[in-house]
Amino acid sequence: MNILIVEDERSLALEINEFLSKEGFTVEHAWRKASAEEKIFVNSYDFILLDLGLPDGDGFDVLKLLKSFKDRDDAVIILTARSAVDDRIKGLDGGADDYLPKPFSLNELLARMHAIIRRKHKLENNEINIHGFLLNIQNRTVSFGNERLSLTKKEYEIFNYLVLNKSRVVSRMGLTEHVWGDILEVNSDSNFVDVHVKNLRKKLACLSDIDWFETVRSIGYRINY
Amino acid sequence: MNILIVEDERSLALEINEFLSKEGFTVEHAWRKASAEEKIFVNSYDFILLDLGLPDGDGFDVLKLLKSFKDRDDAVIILTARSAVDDRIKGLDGGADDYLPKPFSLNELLARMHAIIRRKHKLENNEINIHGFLLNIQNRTVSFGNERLSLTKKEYEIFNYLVLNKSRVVSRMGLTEHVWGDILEVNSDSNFVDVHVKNLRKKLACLSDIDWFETVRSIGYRINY
DNA sequence: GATAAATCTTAAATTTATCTTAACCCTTTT
DNA sequence: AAAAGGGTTAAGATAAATTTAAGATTTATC
Repeated sequence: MNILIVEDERSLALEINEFLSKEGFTVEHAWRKASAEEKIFVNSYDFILLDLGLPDGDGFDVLKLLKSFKDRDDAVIILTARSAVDDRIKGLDGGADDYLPKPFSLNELLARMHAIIRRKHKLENNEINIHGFLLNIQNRTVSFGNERLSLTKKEYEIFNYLVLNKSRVVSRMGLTEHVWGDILEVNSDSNFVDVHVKNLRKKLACLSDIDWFETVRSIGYRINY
Repeated sequence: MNILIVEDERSLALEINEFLSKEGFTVEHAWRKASAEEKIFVNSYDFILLDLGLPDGDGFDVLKLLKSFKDRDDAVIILTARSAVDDRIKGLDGGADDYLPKPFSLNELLARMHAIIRRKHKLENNEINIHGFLLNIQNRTVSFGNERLSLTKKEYEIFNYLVLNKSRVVSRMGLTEHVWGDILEVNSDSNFVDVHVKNLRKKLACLSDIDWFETVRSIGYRINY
């Protein structure tokens, strides 16, 4: 999952970055409104953590810009020091998914993010059961019966993305964007997606003989329900 | 579906090309106004992605040229540096179907393209229901009840094109142009269309005993409603 | 902070799927 | 009956996916 942190206070931004990276997210920064808008133009994100008080303008503009796009569902969490209740209403009215007043605990942030993921994918709890495999989006684990699969970061991200998009074809590009973040910075001539899928298949095959990933030739992969 | 990218900035053009190719489109380039006009004379496209600032002239001229033809419905998406609001109005007035300010996200582009397809064919969502077959233009799948057909790229493109033109006769030429793109680069003496239609018929016959493609002698094929 | 371990990326080799060609057959038209 | 168009088939060519292994990078451990 890839995150954009829009926050001018560097120490806070770096702290969030470090924390979320360790939780397995792919993180990008924007320190100013202008660069945030540029990034939003070029990429889409699973989460945008948006500070309202930016040096070169109001964070709401960034939210407005995002909402002016159709077919985008980047989740927005507003971070603000302003205690004003008005901001909260304004933010949520403006289409933000949640609102987190500073200072906040990083675990609180994480919990809210998971809540949003659950809401978006209509999950009752943090687990997805598919073919007897339990995917826990909070612990980032996959288990089958008593066995627990140990997946690497990339493997988990790929599996997770395919599961959340089950019965839809996921293109290599879409996968890349989701798992690696900024698409411009990866060499997409390479076949890293294929290699990871191959390794995943091997691991999953140990526990069950279902073939998980249907390859959709010349497009990508799909998990069938 | 075949796309013409009219864009002088090579790195951007190649990036779009790579992305759309991987999504299953057939892509051609024109780097200059002159070559764009030449290509438009010779071929028609499902989409023309048109940059306005070309080295040898104004992109609007290309749009005007296109609109001077009758019976053409190439969709045009204008790509331009974002500040020019006037361009947008001018572009949409000039008959463009959408307007995408640079920089943009490739997924946003894709979403807009799907939106245009839906609009053109008056689809409520990404699915077309025909004789109980569901054609999903986003996932590029065909399903019937619980069964899912796995079609190859060419088979899908052919089926898709015939479905979108149902109850109209589609010539081999038209099909070739749509599915293979640049018509000059394929050997049209060959019978590849017939072969693919034959294979499609066979696959579709497994699920239902309707004969899908009426053969219109010396012209091409037609799907009857 | 150095070393070891794990993971990620690259690239080439192999395998598999798909596409095209071309020959032959059957049907319709003149 | 001849000619033209379309259908069918299978084999060779091409394109794409899988597999492998080695080198690069990151992360963990002492």
